[in-house]
Amino acid sequence: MNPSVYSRYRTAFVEALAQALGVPASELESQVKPADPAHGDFSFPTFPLAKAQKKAPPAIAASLAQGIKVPGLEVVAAGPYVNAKFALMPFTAEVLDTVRSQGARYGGGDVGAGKTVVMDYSSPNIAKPIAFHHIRSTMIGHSVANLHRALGYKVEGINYLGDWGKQFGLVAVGFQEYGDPARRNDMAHLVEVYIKANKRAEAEPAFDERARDFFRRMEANDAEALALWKEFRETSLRDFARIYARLGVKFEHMEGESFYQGKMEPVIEEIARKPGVKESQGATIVDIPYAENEPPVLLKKNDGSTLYATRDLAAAIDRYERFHFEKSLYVVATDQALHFRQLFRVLEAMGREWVDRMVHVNFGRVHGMSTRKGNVVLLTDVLDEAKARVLEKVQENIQAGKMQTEDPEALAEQIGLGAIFFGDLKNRRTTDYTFDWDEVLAVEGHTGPYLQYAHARTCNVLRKGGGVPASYDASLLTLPEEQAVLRAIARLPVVVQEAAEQCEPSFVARWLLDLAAEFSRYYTLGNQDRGKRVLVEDNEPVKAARLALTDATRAALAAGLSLLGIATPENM
RNA sequence: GCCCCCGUAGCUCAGUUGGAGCAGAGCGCUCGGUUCCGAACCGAGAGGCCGCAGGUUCGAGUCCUGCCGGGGGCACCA
Repeated sequence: MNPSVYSRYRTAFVEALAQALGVPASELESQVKPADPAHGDFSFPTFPLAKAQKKAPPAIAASLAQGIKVPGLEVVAAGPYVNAKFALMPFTAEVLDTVRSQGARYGGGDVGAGKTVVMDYSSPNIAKPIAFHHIRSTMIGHSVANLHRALGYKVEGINYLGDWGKQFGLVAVGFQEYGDPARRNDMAHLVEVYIKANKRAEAEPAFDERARDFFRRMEANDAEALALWKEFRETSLRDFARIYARLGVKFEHMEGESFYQGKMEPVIEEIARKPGVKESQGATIVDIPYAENEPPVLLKKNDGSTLYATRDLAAAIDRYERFHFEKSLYVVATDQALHFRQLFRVLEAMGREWVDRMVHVNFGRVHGMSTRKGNVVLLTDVLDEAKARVLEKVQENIQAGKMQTEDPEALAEQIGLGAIFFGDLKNRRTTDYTFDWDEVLAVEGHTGPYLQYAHARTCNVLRKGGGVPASYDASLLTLPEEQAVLRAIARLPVVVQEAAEQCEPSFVARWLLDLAAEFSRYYTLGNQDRGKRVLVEDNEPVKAARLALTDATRAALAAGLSLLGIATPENM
């Protein structure tokens, strides 16, 4: 795939500057910045050259600008800066052609072709409810996976279920105490049991010991314990499947921690030969001598059973051997930063040089919720509430004759989920937030529905305008507002690449807001001035060009929303 | 005690390879825009010494140091 229109011009400008200055282009690559729109599209500050050339920056800029000619760019000096601006043509035609030919794939690329990225995301614990905060790992992971796929990577998404460990012992012994055998396949009941058992274990060491003992039996292949585990696990998975279907999230692999049962000994034996591994208070630990001020890593408890660090170690090695990944991403809350630092250090100590391909894609907490205290807000409840609130508005609009839909419920679901997904992805992933119903369910202002609405508007205009004519003259798109929309569209490929590199869906979210805002501004011009409408009367050539711009906006919005996992209804 | 993160408008947040978008957006508040491409929209206004104090630099919200304030993590949970 060719580089994007935007980056092609940028590269041409950088190379022209480099040639004029007689330096390698790589030296200037980071110096060329986006410009103030009033001045152009790219800017090059000449301050750093002042000392060497012993000239004032404005003088340098003036002489430099004179010697630079790049087809399709207008290069001018403005004070100490050399600015470059897209000429109306061929830029306008190139952007529209590119979007038109790539359609839903617009924004993607091929830098990941032939490469595999392994992703560990969502990863809920079985026999625990899917609470609202689980949306974070699930949707950030889903979006980061989409971003990588768009760039040609093969993504191996793994839902690393928490299906092994002491917490399962808690459910099991809790069920012996509080469980109703008739409801053994009822997820809600298992959750109640878990909450009770967890509370009791905190207050009563003997009860906690029973839970630990149950888990030890599981690791010892006790048939009875494993049968119960398997049954409860199936119940959880059935429950999870429903919610993933609703979220539109799929995984290449549903393999949990239990997958590594019986596969840890070789790893433990290998690392046992490394320095720092020893017995301490009955447990097996690795006390890495090269990690400063950090606690040792526990590989085995004093009763011989394993811990999650042991399983993560085995999993990391297994995943490399299976997939030979270019990157291995762990979309896990920032609380576990120490765990991953330790995990990576142990792998490094074991001589796995590929450890530098592993990244903890951390994210901030959702405050105001706690599984242990039992006052958890369930994800399905939030989704239901969002849908219910949106449905009212949908019904209103239908009655007012503003829109039509065959299935108001399905539409409300798409919009409600759009609001929630966007709310979770719009900010930098490391930002914490506090759960608040009104904030999570907000649908006005720059929210998910705002973007969906902008998209629906483009669809509506195209419908009324009869679609994009086979040919049009792009040079007729001379309004500043039209050019602003076009420039926003042109940036998507750059944004996608950056978002994938940094595992930041928020970059795409912010870009969507920019594009939707530019389009909305442009669209609203038509309220006052009929001559500025897309469907302008008595001027077929201009109308054709504007329909092409509207269609490109539609495609770009749809591409961006899809990357975030947000639906794109054509009517709302 | 040790380690990590954060402090930008009343609220929630962008601004993270230092460069004229670095002072912004949404919400809330005041005002205005629809007989006509759908107002889940658009425009205008009020509102911030970018936690504080130093430093580096031609240039700092952005980098460094200290202080203050908030959050998270730290051996048999994950």
